[in-house]
Amino acid sequence: MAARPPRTPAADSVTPGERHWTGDAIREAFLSFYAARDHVRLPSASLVPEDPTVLLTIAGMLPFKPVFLGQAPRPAARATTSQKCIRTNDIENVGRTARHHTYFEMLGNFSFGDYFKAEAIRWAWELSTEVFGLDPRQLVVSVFRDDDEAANIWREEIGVNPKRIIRMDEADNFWVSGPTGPCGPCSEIYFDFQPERGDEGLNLEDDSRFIEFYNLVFMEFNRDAEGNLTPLAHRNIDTGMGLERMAQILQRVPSNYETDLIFPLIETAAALAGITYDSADARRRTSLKVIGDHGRAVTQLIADGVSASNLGRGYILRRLLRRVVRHGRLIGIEGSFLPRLGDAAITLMRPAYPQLEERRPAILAELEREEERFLATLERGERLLAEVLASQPRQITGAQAFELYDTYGFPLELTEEIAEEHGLSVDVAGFEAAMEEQRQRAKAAAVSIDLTLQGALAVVAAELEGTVFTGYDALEQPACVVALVTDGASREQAEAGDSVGIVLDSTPFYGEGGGQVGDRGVLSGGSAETPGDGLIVSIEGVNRNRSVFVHNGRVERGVLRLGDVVTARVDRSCRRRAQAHHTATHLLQAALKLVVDPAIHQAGSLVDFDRLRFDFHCPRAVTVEELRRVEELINGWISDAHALEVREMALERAKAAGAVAMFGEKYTEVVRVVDVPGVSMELCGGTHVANTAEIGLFKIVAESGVAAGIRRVEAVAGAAVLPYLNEREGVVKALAERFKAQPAEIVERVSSLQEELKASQKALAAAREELALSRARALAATAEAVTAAPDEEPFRVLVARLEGVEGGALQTAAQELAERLGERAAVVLGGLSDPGDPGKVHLVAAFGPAVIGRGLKAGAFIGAVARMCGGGGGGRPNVAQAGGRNGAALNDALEQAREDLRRGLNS
RNA sequence: GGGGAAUUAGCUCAGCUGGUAGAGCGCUGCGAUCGCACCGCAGAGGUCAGGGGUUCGAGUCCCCUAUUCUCCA
Repeated sequence: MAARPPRTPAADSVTPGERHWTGDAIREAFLSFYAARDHVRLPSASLVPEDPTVLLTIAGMLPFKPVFLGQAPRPAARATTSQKCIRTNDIENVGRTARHHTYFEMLGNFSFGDYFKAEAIRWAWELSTEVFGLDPRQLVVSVFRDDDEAANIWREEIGVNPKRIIRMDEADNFWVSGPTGPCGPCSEIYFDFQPERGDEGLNLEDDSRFIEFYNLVFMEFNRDAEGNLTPLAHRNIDTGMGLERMAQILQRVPSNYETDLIFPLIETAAALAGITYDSADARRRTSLKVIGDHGRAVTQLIADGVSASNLGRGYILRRLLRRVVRHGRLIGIEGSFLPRLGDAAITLMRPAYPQLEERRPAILAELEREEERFLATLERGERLLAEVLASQPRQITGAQAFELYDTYGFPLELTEEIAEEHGLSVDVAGFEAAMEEQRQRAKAAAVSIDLTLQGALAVVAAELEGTVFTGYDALEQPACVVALVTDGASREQAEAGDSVGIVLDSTPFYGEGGGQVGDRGVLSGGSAETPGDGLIVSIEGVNRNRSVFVHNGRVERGVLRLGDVVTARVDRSCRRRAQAHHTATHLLQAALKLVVDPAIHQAGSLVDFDRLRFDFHCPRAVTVEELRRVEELINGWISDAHALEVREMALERAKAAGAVAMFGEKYTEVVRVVDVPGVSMELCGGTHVANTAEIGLFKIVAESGVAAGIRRVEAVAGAAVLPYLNEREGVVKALAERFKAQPAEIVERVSSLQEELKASQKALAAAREELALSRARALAATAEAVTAAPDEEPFRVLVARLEGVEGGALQTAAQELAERLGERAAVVLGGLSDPGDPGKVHLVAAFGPAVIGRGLKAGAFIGAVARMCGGGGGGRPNVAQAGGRNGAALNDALEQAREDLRRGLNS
């Protein structure tokens, strides 16, 4: 990018020939600095965290949180990472300040019970001053108020000027992971853009002068529920250096946005809008910055397998995408541009994140799809707003603006903009009030669930060693009972009839995971050599709690005690069926990639005993023809009898070999690779057949959509195919019998029956109406003349029964009669719609204009008649319908109606 | 997790406070034209998402379910 003048007079400290630091170079320098100090260099974890209670990776240490909390083994004594992070809590500030981002990278070095304050401080200083070449006179450090130890190290060992060591309170320099748990003081390093202002009264909050770029957390205490601090047995170091901030400092630009980590995206967006960043006004600059920031965020989110949706992280992605589109419009970009922005983002970040390149087609497709969707939303909103404006209101109310926003996703700013074009204002205060109300509602509903609740099993599991799993090779083996849980509490023994959770030291039972269900089987007393007391425990399923396998079972006979040695035996037939489905799932993924789209990847999977379910990212439905080809391909592979090769290898090697990994899944360094040579290679911990021939047959049962952009294929394989076919055959047989047809003829028979039915229904309706009309015409002659005065033209009153006519036809008849009889006609028809059922009375009245002029209204009139038949009704003054339940009263009611008409018309 | 909205002809949508389901585009046929586009006339096409309820009567009101959209967390 072009060199930009620094905002501050720091330029005088630049020495000629000084190294130019690109963002990539800064990252590399950090990681290799710590790698040279025995840190294991780990790749950035996914933005989608393993912890299901956390929406996104919001900090560099998040992937290590379970390690710090003692819930997971440490990956190494020391580690260093560059972690991608997403934060959206103060999204409104993005682009308005120099440093707020939704997407950023956190460089970090970590010590898990290894080195502590002295090394952390020394290395941080060395890295900052010697590697990055920052002038010590331009650095300021902060320490926690009570942390004399850290202050001493800075002063004595490093030699920092005491005036440039600032003590801070808990709010700024004491780190906690939650109300309880590990915590400790921090120490931060700040860069001073204006060292010439001296050392007196330094205010680190002044971010026009200072920027914090390195935070060192010294985790040394555990805080209990009462707030007491006790020293930790293993003290940890957790640090974070904001990559964008360091780039801002080293590249001497006024904000993070002008570093080479983001600026190329801003330039891309500006070019698309036909403007330049330098000449843009403040509002457009802000929009450009938002696009630059969000462009990185959305690209990385999609690459990590997030797809836009209306909940959870999918919703965060959607919101970011829509903000990009909106700001694009604000700076004058017309038409679709997200794919081009995404393309630039991939190219920009590709050097550090090669997987972006692999996912390029999927990322661009998602961007395009989502942009299109948002444009449709905007169009709909504009239409609705136009309707509101058409009523020429004095202003747009808060409720109206909120409805547009809340229900139809139409942004407030756009409502304001369009209203302004019509010379109207929007009640923003009312809008905010409605929004606040909605927030309160959501909050009130949220407290009802308690995320901190942990079951007894989780507590037990946390204290145990991991279970050794032997089930890849063995289906039966002796094992020792190391824990028992019934009714949520740890027990010494369980008796016949008890439902119990059992942990064994080792087990052949597969624990539910990776989509595959847990094994079923039996634990029996004793071993082959020493038969027990007839103990039998049936196992219905096995869950995994971290690496501890919990067998859920029921004691059928005997007594199960802690410490017992039992024989654990997996149900072979169930296991075989699960294995067939699991291998078939791998074949399915491979086949879908070949037939439908190479970009297809898994979004979820279920491997059960009687079926398999595979969810995958795919923007459209898979066609029937494609499904047929997928089936053929898979059955071909099955009959080719491929022998599976399962081996363990280093993650990097597996990836290099082309093994399919799940996005967002975190893998250990050594992974298990399931290889169907030439067909499919996946990282997988599940159990599989030894040879594809064992699967026997594969049959797709259903294809459907689960969510926008996600499709689901359900299938059966192996032994599970037979029951499926039998069930289907049963249906066909029953149909064949009922239709007295050969199975192959059923479809034709049904459709011809349908046509016949439709035709005869139509004919019947037409005939009925025709009949009703002709009977009605015959009735016309029976109309009675009612005269009010001798010299006046008489009214024509017709009251009659007309049976077997549906409401609609009856009304047609009455209207036609009324028309024939002229504008002085009053027609009332009534009858049973079904002559055999006195419970369904239909009544119709049709009055000519002159009758209405006499104050008689068909609606009210027919209502009164219907009430005599136990019903009610109404309609318009000229024509009305009614009904009742009491057919026996119909004649009297009609007679009454005739009387009423006479009286009403001759007065 | 909690709100709001939508679902009507192949497509885009009307359908006001319950009273025989409509429009535009598309489709088919006929007319007009040397032929096409345009145009004129006629026609086909709907268990109003599914289920339950209220009512004499429900596309319309109420409840449940499904799908989609959307906001909040």
